[in-house]
Amino acid sequence: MSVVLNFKSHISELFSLALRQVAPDHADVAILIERPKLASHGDYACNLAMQLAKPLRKSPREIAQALIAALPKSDVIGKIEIAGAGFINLVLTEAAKQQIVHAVLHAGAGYGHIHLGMGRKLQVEFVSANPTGPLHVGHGRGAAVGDCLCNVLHAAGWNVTREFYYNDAGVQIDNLMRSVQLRCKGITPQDSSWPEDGYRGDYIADVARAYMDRETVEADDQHFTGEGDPDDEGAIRRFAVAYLRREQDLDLRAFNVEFDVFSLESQLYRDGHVENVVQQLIASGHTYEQDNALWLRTTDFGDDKDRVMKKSDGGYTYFVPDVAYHLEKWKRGFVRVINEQGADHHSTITRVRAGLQALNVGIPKGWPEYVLHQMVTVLKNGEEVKISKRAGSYVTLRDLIDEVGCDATRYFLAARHPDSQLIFDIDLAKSKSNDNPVYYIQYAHARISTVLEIWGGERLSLINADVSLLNGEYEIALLQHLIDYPQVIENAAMDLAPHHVAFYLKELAAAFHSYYNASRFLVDDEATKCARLALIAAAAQVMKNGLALLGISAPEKM
RNA sequence: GUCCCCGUAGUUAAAUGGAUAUAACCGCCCCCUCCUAAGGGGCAAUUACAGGUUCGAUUCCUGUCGAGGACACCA
Repeated sequence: MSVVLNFKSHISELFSLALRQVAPDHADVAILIERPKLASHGDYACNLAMQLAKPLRKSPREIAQALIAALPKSDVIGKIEIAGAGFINLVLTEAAKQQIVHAVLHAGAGYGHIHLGMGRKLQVEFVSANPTGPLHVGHGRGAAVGDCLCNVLHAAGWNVTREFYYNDAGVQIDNLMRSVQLRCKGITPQDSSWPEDGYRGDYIADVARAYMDRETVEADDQHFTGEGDPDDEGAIRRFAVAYLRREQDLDLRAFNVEFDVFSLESQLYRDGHVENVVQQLIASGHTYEQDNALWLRTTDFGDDKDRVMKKSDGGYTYFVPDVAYHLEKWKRGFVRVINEQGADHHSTITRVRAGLQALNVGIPKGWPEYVLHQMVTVLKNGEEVKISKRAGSYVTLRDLIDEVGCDATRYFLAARHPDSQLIFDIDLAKSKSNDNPVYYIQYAHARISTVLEIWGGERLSLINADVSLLNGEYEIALLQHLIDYPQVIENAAMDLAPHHVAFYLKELAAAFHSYYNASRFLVDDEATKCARLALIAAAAQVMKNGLALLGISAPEKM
């Protein structure tokens, strides 16, 4: 039997050939193969006949007959039926399903990797918090979603660059510098002279103390030694930025997130990219001067009003360096750029794209792409914990990781659709109970590890198992879940929705737990034992692969 | 007021335009002489409202209502 790794695309090809024969004039109709919800509708279903009914002016069932007759023979298909309004339902042979065990054990960590991206360059920019304080839960959601997305896109065959962009020179940084400087001079937020928009958190005092003690801080992308001079504003600014960048690096490391590239806004100015972009925009004819300011006519590109580029005080508004930054990304050769941000920044999308369009350098209209996550509220003891950076009342990402653990925190932040608002219930995430899907999934993996350990044989030898013995109800169900995995990667990559992986893993774990409860693996019959162990070893492999995409550990014991 | 996003069992959430909308939690009833009960098996319950497009709509379009967010020459 030929080995088929992706049944869906295999079947899709068969229908494509049949379509060309039955309706050559409509060969461009998109062929949709789906997994029916009901087992009685087979393993895969095709709705092609219904799509063709209108253009061909024939009944769907009649067309279905013709398509089935024209379908090339395939030894993976066991049964074909016409059902309902004109669905063509296909059932795979047991042998076709069983061979997935060999495929998974052969491919190992590589099982599920597909060639969607074909090695093309893609960048995901995420977190991108300014160095004005520790990371909070909102950044955590960005980190979890962004990092999982990167993992998924990598598995889908893209050459992924993880990037973190931050502003190290703007108004907020001045604010930070002033707050630290005041602390250096012994002034606290309780004093009446403390500025309204100053940062009030205790961590500002830590920065000030470290600066005065002439500490050296090393962040992933920079390091600096404190001067200890409370009047040297430049030194305070650089020290504070380096200090808080280091804090964020520690947060991210505790969260298992690493970046390939850090980009600084100040660098865009230093390299002249901002000035160049302004000149190019002026040359494009999409700008005008009014009220002592320079405006970009973003309404030419779908914005609801024009935006100021250069303020009357001579400074640029934030979106100008943003446009310059994205022009640089484009020049760096990224076929796709995906920005993962909080939904509160959604207004930047139109402006950045408008600026890039105005440059008229061949950048596609929908470039860059955006994944926006909605707000996170934190619940503890049934009460909402308010987040306010300036007031200093705060749930930091590190607090969460310390209290809940990295695995559960990542799971809860990444397992929901980014579009929906998220309530992070600390007590639920901490609970080691049925309510907690993280443990449910990890437990399945640990259970398999235990069985294989008791068996004591060499896992690789299971590749020789006689998988034709795997024909029980629970075994077939588990096989089907293993078959589905590459499709999950594809869907998650296409939708930019890593939560699909989390849901899939819950279902895979459920299929395993049911099997576990219904049967024994370490039976006397050698062939049966090996077949079953091969199946659960393959299941463990897929769990491990999927958990790795979420950045969650796959424990051997719990 | 304009823009973005959301509205699905009592609760928290799934569902590439497909067939009888899927899980978990809560509640009730069962299952450890067993490779981990952090498990399994059952019962009950859902698409905010009104139109439209479609052979077919939770999904797409329009409107209404409701929750959240964004609307600076802030980032």
